[in-house]
Amino acid sequence: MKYDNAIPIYLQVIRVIERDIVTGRLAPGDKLPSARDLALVHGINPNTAARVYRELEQSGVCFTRRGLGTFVTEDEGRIRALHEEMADDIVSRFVSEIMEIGMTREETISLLEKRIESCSKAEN
Amino acid sequence: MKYDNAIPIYLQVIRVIERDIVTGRLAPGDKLPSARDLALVHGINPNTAARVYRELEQSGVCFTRRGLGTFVTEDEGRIRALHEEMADDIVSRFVSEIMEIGMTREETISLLEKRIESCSKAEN
Amino acid sequence: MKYDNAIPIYLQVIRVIERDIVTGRLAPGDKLPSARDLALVHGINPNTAARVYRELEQSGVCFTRRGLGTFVTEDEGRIRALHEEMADDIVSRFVSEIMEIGMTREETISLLEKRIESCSKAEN
Amino acid sequence: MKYDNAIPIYLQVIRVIERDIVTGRLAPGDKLPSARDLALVHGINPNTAARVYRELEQSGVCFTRRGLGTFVTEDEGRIRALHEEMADDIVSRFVSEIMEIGMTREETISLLEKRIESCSKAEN
DNA sequence: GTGGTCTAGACCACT
DNA sequence: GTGGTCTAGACCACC
Repeated sequence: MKYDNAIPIYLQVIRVIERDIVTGRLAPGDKLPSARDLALVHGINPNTAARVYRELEQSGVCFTRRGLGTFVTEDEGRIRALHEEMADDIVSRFVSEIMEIGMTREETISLLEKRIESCSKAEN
Repeated sequence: MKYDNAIPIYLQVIRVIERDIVTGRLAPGDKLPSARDLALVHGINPNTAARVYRELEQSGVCFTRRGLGTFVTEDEGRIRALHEEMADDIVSRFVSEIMEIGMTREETISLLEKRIESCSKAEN
Repeated sequence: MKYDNAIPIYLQVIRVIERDIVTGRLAPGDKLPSARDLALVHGINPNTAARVYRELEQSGVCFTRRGLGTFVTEDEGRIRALHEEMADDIVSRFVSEIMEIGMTREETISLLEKRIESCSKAEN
Repeated sequence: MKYDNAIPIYLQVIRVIERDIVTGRLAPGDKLPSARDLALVHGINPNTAARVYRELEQSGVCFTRRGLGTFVTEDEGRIRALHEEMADDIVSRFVSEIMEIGMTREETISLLEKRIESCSKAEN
């Protein structure tokens, strides 16, 4: 059994940015903060911030213009795909956890609908 | 940014045992391994193992007999309640994650049903 | 014959703190000494002191803020409930002891009132 | 803070015998088991059993005839006094505990009467 | 500084 | 053998 399950900071920051893109808080082509600002905002090391952008660029979610900065991709298909990847991840994790404790499909759906309803009400 | 996602070992072990109880791999009244054996099996310290059983007892999931060992509760209502707690936890985490990326209720249900179906097929 | 009447240190310390809360010497929201200080004051191991606070938190009598310390609960209902629990414990122990030596209800009440009176006078 | 509050075995056994005398389960003049039998019954050391009788004799509750055994005192006044001592002990401990947590006389009496009632019912 | 967690090893009572 | 308790000392994240 291992104790150190900590998720690396750079992955956490990547998720935050991807979430902002996927929900539209960041639009295609939007400029992202400089690596240095990103480091300040999240209280992380500038090297870590740079790594965040490097990985985001590698997966096609962002692109970089030397001397200008880093931007959200303008490829809306890529963004839709990203949305789908994230949804799939969440759903597949959920399904494996819920089946692990022996819930039937009907119980799961019913419980889920109750939950969504109460959340929706809480927002109003 | 928080860097404290590590889940304590004793909680991880508690979850494993609770899962085994909830799925019936451990029946009401079953004897659990001695604290020392639990420590060996999971490669943890006997003290940590003792803590696992102490917490499980405090939450009414197990009970203890000095000199005899630790056993799964015989209160089946408590086990049903445990099942419900675990399901609620999983579902609520799922809902908050899925809403965070802006999925509607319909999209979620549809994606979910597809996933469950493919999992069910995989089992057959 | 049992030779195990020893009350664990951590329970003794818990009682002292609970008594101070119930009598108002510790008010809701008051900060308790740090686990390390508690250990020094009572001449116990820091780990034992930590256990005291862990148990007090688990029973809802205290709450804990990482890096800040441990505090008396602000839920006055919980404190009233604690008072009641302690009173019930004392009374039930008393009743079983007094019935064990074959005292009638009237004898008990009469003896008790005499005693309370003399105590009250002693206080004035 | 000290951990070892264990009550010595010989005192525990003394209490048991005194209780039996005071409730009439042992009548004045009754023969008590031999020290050796007492040791067997309670699972204690014969020396400890001997000490029990030594102390009971010293306080006038029992008397010993060489070669015959140990007997309950025939002095009924001593037995009544013993009863009173035990009642006083229990009551005084109770009063100090109950005042320590700030209970008024009325609360105490009321709680007590409820308790005695429910105990009496339980016996019927 | 605070609490949270873990390891290592000891002694005890009870079965 | 079992669990229950305690000590001693370590490292970590958080404020």
